Amino acid sequence: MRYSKTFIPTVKEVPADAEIISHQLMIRAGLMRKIASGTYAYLPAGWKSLRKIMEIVRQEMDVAGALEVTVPMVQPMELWQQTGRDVDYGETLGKFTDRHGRINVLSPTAEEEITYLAAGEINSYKQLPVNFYQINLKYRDEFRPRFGVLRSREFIMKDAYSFDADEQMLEESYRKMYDAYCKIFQRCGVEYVIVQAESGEMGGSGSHQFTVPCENGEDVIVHTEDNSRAWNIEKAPVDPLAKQPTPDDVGDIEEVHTPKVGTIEAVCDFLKTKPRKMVKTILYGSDDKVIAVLVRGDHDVNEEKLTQACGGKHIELADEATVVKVTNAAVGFAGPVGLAENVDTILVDNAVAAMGVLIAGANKTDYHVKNVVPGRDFPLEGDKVTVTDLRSAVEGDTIDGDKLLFKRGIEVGQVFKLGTKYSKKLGAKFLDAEGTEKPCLMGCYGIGINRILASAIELGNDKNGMILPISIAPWEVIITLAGNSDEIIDAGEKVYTQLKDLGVDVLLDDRDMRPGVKFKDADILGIPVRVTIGKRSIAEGNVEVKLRAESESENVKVNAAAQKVGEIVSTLKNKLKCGT
RNA sequence: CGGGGAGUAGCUCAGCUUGGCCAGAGCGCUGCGUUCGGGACGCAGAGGUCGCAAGUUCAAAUCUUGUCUCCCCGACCA
Repeated sequence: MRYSKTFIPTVKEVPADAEIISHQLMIRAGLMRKIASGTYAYLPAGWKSLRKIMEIVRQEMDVAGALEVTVPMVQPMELWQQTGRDVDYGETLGKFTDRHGRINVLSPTAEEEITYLAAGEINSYKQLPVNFYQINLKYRDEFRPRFGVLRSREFIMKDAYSFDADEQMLEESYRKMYDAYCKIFQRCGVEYVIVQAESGEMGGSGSHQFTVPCENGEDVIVHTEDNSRAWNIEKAPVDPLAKQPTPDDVGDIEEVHTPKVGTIEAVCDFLKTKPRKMVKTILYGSDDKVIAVLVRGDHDVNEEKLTQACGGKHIELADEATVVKVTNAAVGFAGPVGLAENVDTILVDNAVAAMGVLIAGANKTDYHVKNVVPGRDFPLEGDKVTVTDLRSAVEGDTIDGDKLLFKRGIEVGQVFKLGTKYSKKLGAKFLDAEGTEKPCLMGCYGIGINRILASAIELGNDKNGMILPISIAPWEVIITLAGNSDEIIDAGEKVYTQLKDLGVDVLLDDRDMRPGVKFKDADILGIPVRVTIGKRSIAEGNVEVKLRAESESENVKVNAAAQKVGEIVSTLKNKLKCGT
């Protein structure tokens, strides 16, 4: 490709609305432009990069035996109603009504659609296992799109769906995708960690997340010091804390007047205490049952763990009326003392049970109680009471005695074992060898294509721009003509043609521009190898070869340049185990 | 959805407090010339109903109200 014939509008100014480096550079390097909040148009260089990523994904999916299909991105609402996910997704589901009054959904994912499709086609165990995938646009009406491409409303996703006859087969399908994902991220040149994840609204029994560690990530990864185990924050288990002794001189519970101080911070301020000395009582509802959850004042309820503790049932915060009814007090003054009579279940976090004495809401507006002793003043056992792990991990926590560490990351892929959630609801069944009808066991596997590019940029950049892995850079090599003499142009054309013949993806900067501009553009685009041809070296019959990631260049004879660059490209690719 | 901020030229922004002499700068763009190894320089140009709508006023980018959009923090979320 000749630079003069393509369209790469680089800009010097940092766009006003781009906050993080990947977003800024994707705009500045002319990869994309914003159309509206959370939607972006990709320009030639950006799209070329995305295509390379998609091709890697496609190759590895094919190798893993997945079959590429494509299903409509406009889906009938009925499918979502059948699985109940219209409710679970809520406002995030993009919808429109067509001229006949039918409600259509803009695909945020395609479990329903693919399962529906499979339900009509799969009849026999002889057809299993099978795994369908597609790579296309997805739409989610996010509350708050941000960080450029990292949380956008429209994005490109590779989504795969496996159908298996039994657990063992599912395990194998899952393993194949898991392994393929490792290869994909390796080939794309992004570092990643695999964390155990909760399956959230996808439903199902097991999940791993592929996360690129970087500061601007939205996800929090929790891992042990030796990195042998990692979880996302929703899943990370914590050891119970050591039981604190109850002071001998603790008196009976005592009401304290705390007018209009309903929040933990306000109460601490008022009573001159610390959140870790308090307990938060939070009421949840599930199927008309009221569940009280107790966590320490400085901890947060982990809704994933809570959902697990409730047997996987859908739970949500109780509304104000329920809180008032159950506690006989305004919101902000709920407490565990005497609460058991008014709620269906009390879930106590391990850390609360370990407290020696605590302060809590009094179930009386404008009052708190102190000198509350767990086990004495409210039950830690009984029919309604369960003590378990309900909170999110924090600094200082351990698991099995190992210290937990935290880092941020970008989720680029996730694999789930779905089980029969979708196949049962949508009728994806088959007859086994004995003639028994069974629902397919399913798995689903997603990769955020745009996020791979953004995270590669987050990981690879300097003050001059992007430093991209060769596998996903828009071009592998750029030839910069620093001058316009015939000698320079002829050498450039020669090396350009030879490189193309070698199968190298090369960009020839043939623009009538000053060299400085060309160098800046080559750098910001992050093209891994640059060949500079100018009067400085051409006089001796040399061109200069320089890696984007390094500062020194090497002189190579014009006649040997293509060969040499071809070798460098192969070496760089081999480092990513791309093969050639 | 709560809190905060911003909408003026293609981009980044100044002007607004104190209404008028106020449609501005830099970058980018067009033409000519000089340049040509790290975003050159000179000259000459093009380009904006100041987000939109009402209102106040002799007079509104500037004041008032409404509205839309965008960004940040939080909540929420594969």
